[in-house]
Amino acid sequence: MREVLAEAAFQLFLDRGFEQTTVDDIVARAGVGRRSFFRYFPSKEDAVFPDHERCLADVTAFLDGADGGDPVGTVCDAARLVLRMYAANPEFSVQRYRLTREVPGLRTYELSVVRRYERTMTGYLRARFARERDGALRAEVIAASVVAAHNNGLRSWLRSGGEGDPYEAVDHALGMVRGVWGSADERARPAAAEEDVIVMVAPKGAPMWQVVQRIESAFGEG
Amino acid sequence: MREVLAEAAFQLFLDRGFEQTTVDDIVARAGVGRRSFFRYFPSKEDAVFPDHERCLADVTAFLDGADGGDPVGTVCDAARLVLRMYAANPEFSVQRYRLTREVPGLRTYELSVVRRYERTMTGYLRARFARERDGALRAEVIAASVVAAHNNGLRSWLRSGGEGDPYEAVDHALGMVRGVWGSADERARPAAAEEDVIVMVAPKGAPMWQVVQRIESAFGEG
DNA sequence: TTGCCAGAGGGTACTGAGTGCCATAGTGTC
DNA sequence: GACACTATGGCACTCAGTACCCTCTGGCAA
Repeated sequence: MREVLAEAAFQLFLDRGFEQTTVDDIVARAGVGRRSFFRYFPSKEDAVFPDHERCLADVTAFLDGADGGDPVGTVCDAARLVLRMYAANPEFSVQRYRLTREVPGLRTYELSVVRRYERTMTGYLRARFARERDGALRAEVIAASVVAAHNNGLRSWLRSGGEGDPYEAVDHALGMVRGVWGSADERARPAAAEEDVIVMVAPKGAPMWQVVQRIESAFGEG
Repeated sequence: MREVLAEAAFQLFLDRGFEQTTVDDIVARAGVGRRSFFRYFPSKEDAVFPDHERCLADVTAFLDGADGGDPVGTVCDAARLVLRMYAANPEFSVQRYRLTREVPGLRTYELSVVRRYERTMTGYLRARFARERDGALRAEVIAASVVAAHNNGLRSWLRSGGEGDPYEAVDHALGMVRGVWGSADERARPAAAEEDVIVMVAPKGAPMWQVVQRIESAFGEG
């Protein structure tokens, strides 16, 4: 029933637009009563994002059961879980993206959905950083960065029409965040001794992000 | 008239709650016609954030007229502009914060407002990073980081009831973002020669953010 | 003065989202 | 057959938001 409603709603939204479609139109097309629509979707907007509720539960469960590895890497993996949902239905995701771009109400609604993912990640990171200086601040900034990076990669894939590998762009974007905020532990593949040191030389006027990139590649080379 | 309406609305929202207050209640209290309310506020939610429109214009103007200094520092200054608006009316800001916390609809609306600031910053940064590798990605991640840091500092001040200096917490939070993403140019006060080099030594397992902090302090000592 | 215009505000009626309440049909149990 | 329990439909209502038209006011020109 949820599926029937979501399908009917989405088709109508594509045909005549979101605002031009009333809930009565949707239930008429689905052949059900008006009251049933609101039983399955608390609002008209929800019918556009029928799978986020489950995905959010997945992300929450994933973070609840995560082990003690690099916190930033873990959150990036959680973001990949979201990407997986988009990648599971490329056509649908692309159409929804185009629809959402054009309807302010849907953009706002999507924002609130994304925010829930972000808050889940923030909660996880805050717990992991509980004992560290500025832990809560770092948790929020990192979660926001991960979400922004994920969305950047995701959108570039969606804009391309859902062709190719979505993980490529997203992993690249997340890699930048991990490089800046993640611990080095996970990145040095050949288990490096704790006492290894690295020496970096850079011109003093160099932008900090470039310095970080150099450090990252130095770490990577081992 | 805008002020009269906003004042009446806010008082009612505080008294009986946002959802329990109808637009008819507001216009009755303000002594004006119902139609007039929607002339000044496109939605009921807008009456809770009467000053953001102007503030957004300020931020946009500021970024449009910004000179060519450190882009991250410039965006942080833009964020301080937003903070200034909150700091101008501590009581109002604190009451609105508490109200917004409790009403999901207002939280969502606030998200969309914050997003507009973020997009303005992203646009500025994207232009500044246009010629650099991953410029658009960095622009989005940095803008998200700046907004997250600003909000972290702002909220801690609001939670404290608006006591003390709001800039303290926000500047500290923004400092973390500048430390990670900003160019070093602005930070090295005694104009450093371009050819100066800095050598950093750290255990290989050290978390990256700690490495960055060390670099930052090294830069700062000059 | 009269006629005209413009702009601010008020009033009315309408659409459509979302809710509460109750009725009804299907299903499994004792 | 009596009983619950759940899913669904139907009806009536509230209220945000919009379209349209009215009134009032002040100014300006002939």
